[in-house]
Amino acid sequence: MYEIFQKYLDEKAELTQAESERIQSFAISKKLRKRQYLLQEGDIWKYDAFITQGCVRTYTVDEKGSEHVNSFSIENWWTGDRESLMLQQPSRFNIDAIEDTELILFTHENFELLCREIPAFNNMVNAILQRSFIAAQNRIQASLTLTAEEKYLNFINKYPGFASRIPQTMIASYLGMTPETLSRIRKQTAKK
Amino acid sequence: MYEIFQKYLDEKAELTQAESERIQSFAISKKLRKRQYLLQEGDIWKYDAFITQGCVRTYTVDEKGSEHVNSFSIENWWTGDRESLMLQQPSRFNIDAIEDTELILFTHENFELLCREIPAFNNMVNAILQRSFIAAQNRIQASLTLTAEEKYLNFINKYPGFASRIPQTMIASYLGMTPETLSRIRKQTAKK
DNA sequence: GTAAAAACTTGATATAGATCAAGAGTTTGA
DNA sequence: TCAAACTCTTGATCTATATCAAGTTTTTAC
Repeated sequence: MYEIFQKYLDEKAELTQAESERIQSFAISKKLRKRQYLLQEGDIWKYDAFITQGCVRTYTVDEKGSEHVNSFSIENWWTGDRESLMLQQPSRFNIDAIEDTELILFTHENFELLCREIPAFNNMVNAILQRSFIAAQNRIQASLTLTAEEKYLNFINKYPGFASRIPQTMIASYLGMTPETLSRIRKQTAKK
Repeated sequence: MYEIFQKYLDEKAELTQAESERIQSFAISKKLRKRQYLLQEGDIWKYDAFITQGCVRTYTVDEKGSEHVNSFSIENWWTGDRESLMLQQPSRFNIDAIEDTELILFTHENFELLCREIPAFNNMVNAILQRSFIAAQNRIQASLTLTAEEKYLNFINKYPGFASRIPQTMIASYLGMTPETLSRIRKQTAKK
């Protein structure tokens, strides 16, 4: 399980043997069964979390009890609530497992220590953050400019493979539409 | 004009005199008249840009010719297209001045050099990126969960002062609604 | 293996917000 | 300083998507 993270590190950063071992020394393994929570609304998030296997979703629940999916994260991605982590305030989000999931956690103190100690690690982390920001910008742009159908086509184009492992209800929520609308769109586009 | 940026730096990072001077040595001043472009779609963005005075908007134009405002940036904020900068690809965005505007530019090579040379500067830049990412997440969340009226109230609450200096048409576009809808919302909420 | 729960589909109807249109204010620049 | 060009408002109508409802299929858990 740790090998998956090690492989990711080797691809993304040039690390010495000693640095790799230093990183591994702080890694905490965690397993989640399907539907199990990684974070619940109101808790303060304290980790940097990397997924080695499986899939989680980050979502909020509004006053009416409806869920709004903010993001999906699968193996080789990071997850967590950066706002709660950075400001040390109770999270507005829930994160739970869509499939049985395996993660590597670092407490944020340890993670920051690694960033300070290992420049290559720090650079990697910054590059990831840049890409996350760009992805968020693109999502905003899509939500402003695309129709429901275009949003769906854009999604399956950008994240092929997701559609088959994530329930449609959740994808609909992520795209900002109802499950019924997504169902109808899928029927239409299948025809073409 | 540079003093505004210097003050910003002093607040956000602990810099030695020498470091401050090093940063200043790379700064390029730029003025934009209202409606003048900082970046046009198709160009590759090559700077890190800080606004010392004024206001710019970042937007796309779709096939029908409609503009979609992605963001506003005012004095003491940064602007630019991070995707174009990072991937060195033609930008999908336009950036132009809503008011006469003054900026400090750094070519990205110089900016990266400063990040490498000055750890405190690098940390500041990362902190800004983190905050930008959190803001983007919050905007996505708002677009998924709020009604048109709630989006507007959320906007004026979060950015008081913006409403008075930015034309309503542009605010409507930023919020993902038509100017007519925003006009009606303003009329309604004024009553209450 | 099977009953209960969850996920998906389909149809009928409702609605928030878009579009179209036209008039009133406001800003801009020669 | 005044005409042209924006910007905002208001009304009438339209439409994409939501909501409600009921049936079917798939998954889950004992």
